[in-house]
Amino acid sequence: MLDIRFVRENSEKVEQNAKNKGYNLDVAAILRLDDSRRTLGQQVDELRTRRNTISNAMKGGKPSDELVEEGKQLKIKLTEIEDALCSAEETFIEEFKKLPNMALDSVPVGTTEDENVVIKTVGDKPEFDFTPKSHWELAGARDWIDKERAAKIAGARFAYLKGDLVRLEMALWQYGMDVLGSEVTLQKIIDDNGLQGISSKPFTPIIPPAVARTDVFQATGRLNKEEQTYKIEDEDLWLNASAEHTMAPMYMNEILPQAKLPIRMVGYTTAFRREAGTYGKDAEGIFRLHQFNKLEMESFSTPETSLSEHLLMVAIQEYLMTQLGLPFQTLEKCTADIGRPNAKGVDINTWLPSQGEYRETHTADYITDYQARPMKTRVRRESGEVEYVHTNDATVFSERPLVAILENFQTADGHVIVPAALRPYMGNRETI
RNA sequence: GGAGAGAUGGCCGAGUGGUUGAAGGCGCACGCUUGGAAAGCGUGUAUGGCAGCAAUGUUAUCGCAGGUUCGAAUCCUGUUCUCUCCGCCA
Repeated sequence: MLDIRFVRENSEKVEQNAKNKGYNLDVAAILRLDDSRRTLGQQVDELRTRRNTISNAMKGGKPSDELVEEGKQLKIKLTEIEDALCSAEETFIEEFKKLPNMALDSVPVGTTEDENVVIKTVGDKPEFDFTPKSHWELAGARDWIDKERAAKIAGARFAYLKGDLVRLEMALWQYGMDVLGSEVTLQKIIDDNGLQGISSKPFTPIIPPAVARTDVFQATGRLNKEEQTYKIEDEDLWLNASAEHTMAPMYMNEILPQAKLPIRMVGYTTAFRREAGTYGKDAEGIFRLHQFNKLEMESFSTPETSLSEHLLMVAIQEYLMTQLGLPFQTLEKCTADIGRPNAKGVDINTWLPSQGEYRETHTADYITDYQARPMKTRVRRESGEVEYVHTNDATVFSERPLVAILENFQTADGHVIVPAALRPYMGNRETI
């Protein structure tokens, strides 16, 4: 959610920003809803003041008939206006929540993801002296992926991962946790990326719940019943589609002391996505499944450090991919692609030989206070003032980098060279 | 899953219908006292909305939602969570 006061004072900017993100919203209409709810609120306050006055006047016992009678009349009127206020509030919030977060001025304006801007290209695309296989051909030959039997059990877009592919995946989690848990490595990443001054506090490993209640999920702004989120029948619970969804609301309704910030977490969870509307797309292999595992960064910070926090997350992603030796591009996402809660967003796309293009493997979200406001996660500054924290999240690894490793590091005989960074977690094997 | 008990401010804890946003204590902040400290004393110490430049005023909040009442932290209903016992179980 935006700050209503900001919207009142910047209605044109807000409307233009929404337009840039692809939303057609009538901000003036939303402000009229705001006005009517405020007017009703003031009326309710006045009636309640009178009610309290009457109530206090009768405190000593022996209630007078006249006052009781006035109280009765007051109650009828109050109920009526309170009901009106309640529905005005509901209508307002529903519309108000549609307003997307303000994009930073530096975010390129665009209407589709094709207008995302490549800001960095790292690593060389592999050259093969044989015909490279797609990851599903390769994995099929090695019996690493079984989607046929998974379909029998759970339907399309599920998979059994098997054998060394599972080992490789586990290595990825271990490696990611080790990097994010090392203050020395973080300091090096900070120094190498000109982020000096930012904290080198390590990320705390987290295994969060994989489900969240409706109201919690809504507060994070991530509940998307139409396309993405699975509901658990007979329960007020939804399956998370990322560890972020259950880490972000961790400090809901809390005021954190400034000294605790930044709070950095690296969460591991299985993610579930309905992927409605993507039928036919990426149907082969494990690039797009209903269920996959993921390691995710999340941080809570003060407003003045949150942008550095975001840049650190991107730098960490680039470090990890560079260490693995995968060719990738870093993209500054345009207004159409960053999403409603974001003020800025970065994707990392990794080269997939089978597709002949860079495909999204990572994303990093800079959300400012847009998520913290509905979650009521605040910070008490050293000065004593209370304000909303800023939240950031970013992918460490999903299963997609496995796809990239398989395709980029395959050998002519159908094996895969294990990236040196992962070998310590693979019994020092050089190939699988 | 069954039975019982409970949920009050940063913490402990009083409060079963009427100046209770909430006693008392702890903690914290400032001041006094002191050579300095401790102790002692005094003052202050929640969050959101609305109005206001501000001081401030007003309103809401005693797990959450609804109800009864002129008036609810207090009564009723539902719900969530915690604890104890039983059952089951990785």
